[in-house]
Amino acid sequence: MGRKRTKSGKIRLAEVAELAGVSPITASRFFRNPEALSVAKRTRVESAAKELGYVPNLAARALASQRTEVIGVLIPSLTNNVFSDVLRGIYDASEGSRYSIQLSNTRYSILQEEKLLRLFLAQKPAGLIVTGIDQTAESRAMLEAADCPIVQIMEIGPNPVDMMIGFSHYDAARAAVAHLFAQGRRKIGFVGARMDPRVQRRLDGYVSAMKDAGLFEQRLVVTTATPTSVTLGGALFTDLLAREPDLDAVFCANDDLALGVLFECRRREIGVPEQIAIVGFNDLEFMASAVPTLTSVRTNRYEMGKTAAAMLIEAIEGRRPELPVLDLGFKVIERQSSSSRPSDNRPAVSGGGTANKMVALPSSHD
Amino acid sequence: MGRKRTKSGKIRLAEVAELAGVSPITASRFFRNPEALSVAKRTRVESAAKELGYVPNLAARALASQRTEVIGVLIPSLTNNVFSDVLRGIYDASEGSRYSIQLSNTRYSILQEEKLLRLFLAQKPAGLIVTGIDQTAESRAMLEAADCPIVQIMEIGPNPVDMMIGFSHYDAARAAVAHLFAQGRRKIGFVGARMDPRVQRRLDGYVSAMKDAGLFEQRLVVTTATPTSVTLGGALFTDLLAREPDLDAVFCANDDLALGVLFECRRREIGVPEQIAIVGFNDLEFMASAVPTLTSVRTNRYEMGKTAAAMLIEAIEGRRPELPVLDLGFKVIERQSSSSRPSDNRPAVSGGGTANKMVALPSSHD
DNA sequence: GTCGTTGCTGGTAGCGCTGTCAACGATCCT
DNA sequence: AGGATCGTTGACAGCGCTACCAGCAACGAC
Repeated sequence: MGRKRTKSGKIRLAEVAELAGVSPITASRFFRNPEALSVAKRTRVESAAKELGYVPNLAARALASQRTEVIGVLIPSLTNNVFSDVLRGIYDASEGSRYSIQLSNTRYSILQEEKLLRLFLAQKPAGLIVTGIDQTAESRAMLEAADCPIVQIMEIGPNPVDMMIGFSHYDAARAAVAHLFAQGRRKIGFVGARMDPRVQRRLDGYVSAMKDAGLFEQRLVVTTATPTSVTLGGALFTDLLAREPDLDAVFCANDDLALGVLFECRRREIGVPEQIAIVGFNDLEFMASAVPTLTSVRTNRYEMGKTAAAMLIEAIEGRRPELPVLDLGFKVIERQSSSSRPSDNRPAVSGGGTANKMVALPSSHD
Repeated sequence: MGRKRTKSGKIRLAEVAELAGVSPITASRFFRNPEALSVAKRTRVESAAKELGYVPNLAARALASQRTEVIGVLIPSLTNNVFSDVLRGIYDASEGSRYSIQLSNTRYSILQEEKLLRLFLAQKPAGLIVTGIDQTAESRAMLEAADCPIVQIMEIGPNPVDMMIGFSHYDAARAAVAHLFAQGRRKIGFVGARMDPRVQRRLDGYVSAMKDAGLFEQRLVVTTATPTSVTLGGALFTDLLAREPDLDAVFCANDDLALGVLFECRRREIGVPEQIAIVGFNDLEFMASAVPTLTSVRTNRYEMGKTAAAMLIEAIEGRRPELPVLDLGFKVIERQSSSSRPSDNRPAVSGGGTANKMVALPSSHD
């Protein structure tokens, strides 16, 4: 435990500097801004660091520089497949950068989000990624006062706190319903679970499209606050069918529900799409291999996460993006479950259905 | 920018101490070990901290105390549902504790794992959770030299580095095959993807069970290094069927593959379970609502993550668990897809199938 | 040739907190 | 009653790094 000069075998910046024959501060600069060093010293420090196996002490760095290299990420759920894709994108983009990801789960509670936000902000993160646009007033104020870049993900809307990347759930839902109209469906039910703000906006989109066509009826909508699941999809569909036996299509707020509806149809020997068409949301992998293959609205989740983190890192380093709001769009992927030609076997994804479209919308949907 | 004594409005421990009328070190102790303070000072510091809205500076704390309050978690995949359940458990257990989770993705590469481990260890984490028991020799050495508690999760095996929590994939696979034997199946195929060490051990279990029954044939095994997916399940099953048209059952290394096999059967109009029985692995939520419902091997993923983190935190705080190795077991959940009585509609989970069992095994499976 | 400019380097002084150890009063024991 | 013990408190000295600013050489402009 001889701790006077050499310390307990630990390699500090001072050791690297000594070996390289420079001052500690110069060695420090090598890691912070190598361009500022002369080439000679740069290589000397570099090889000294490598030789000693130097690893910087992040705590000391954070303390001295008064900022951390942590990107805080607030998402509402770890279970939801949708977020695991987004997260993967975020982690991929952060890899190789100096920033590390600090993840927290709001459990779909904006109060919990506010609490976590306060916690995060106190640690002076380098940047923040938050989900959605529905924060408490308090959260909103904290975000606006934060002196770090912030990206809101998952959806776009007016008044971004800083940057924003996502798509319009409202428009996506309208497009899904329009697709069903194009297939000649009229009595289109809506099945939704959890009813977080984004699902709510999908419902809003559905309602508006139905109203536009003069086909909206309240009893066509079945929702619950319960977390989503395949089983729940079957249960909600059962309810829906009891209310409206003449149903000819179901728009599901996500793919798990859609799969549940498909299984329930099979259980009841209801023909899909002959009797009932099914459209899901997110286009998870299994949708393309279900029997029949399931139509869904594709969203670019991985790309969203990756781009969000990349934008954030750029902004942290002072290179703000030209466009603070990015609309990643969506695409209705028409498959057998909603085809008007039931026996149609053409490739699902690239099928040129009339409703296939990739839109790039303005930030708000009015 | 007046930074001489009061600093830029920041609340430091010194401010709290001053307001409370104690020395900074006493205030510090309040957060570290409140029991050591007299009740009077404790309440004084507490109210002072609350009044000022004091938030400790973690960087300073880490620097001064030479340790962090970070739990490092190394998992091989963020996409896999299995890990999202485990992660949820880990995050749930860490919530409310002083520890924060630092997650890294090894992408199923033990070299990447080694690299990340080195990175983590350099930051002196409070504890570490690593996936599986197959580390490089170098990683193993680092783990053993680490001066923090470590939990290996997902499976159990001999020679734990420190603590270990999981179950025997080998035994679980044997149980699944035994269940199929009990249903009168003989030509049982194996379908596996990714073939990480745990899937490999499931294969080993399958092979040994088949050999024990004198039924093993190499052509019954179809595997690929490709990441798993529902679609892949269908494709691998197609291969399997081409090699062995008389197949009467398929044991899938995971549930996604099983779902793919189910869809493929439907596509080919193969009766499940009349012609072919299907058994999956993990018992994801959708297995119970598929048509027919799908038999699977239930694993306690959420509990595994939660217990792992809880054990780790206990160990960090000096309370080592009585048993360093915890076997969470598994359970074959018999459902319609593997029933010998195809039209059987009894509840899937609690069905008293002969192969239903919850085992608690010794740490290794020899 | 002198002056200012630029580019690079180093010294000083903390960042906010906690480990160590000494000091203090109160309680306990003989 | 005196000393030992315990529980509680505070002073001091950094933890390893970087912000700030000064210094110095090399260079170009006049």
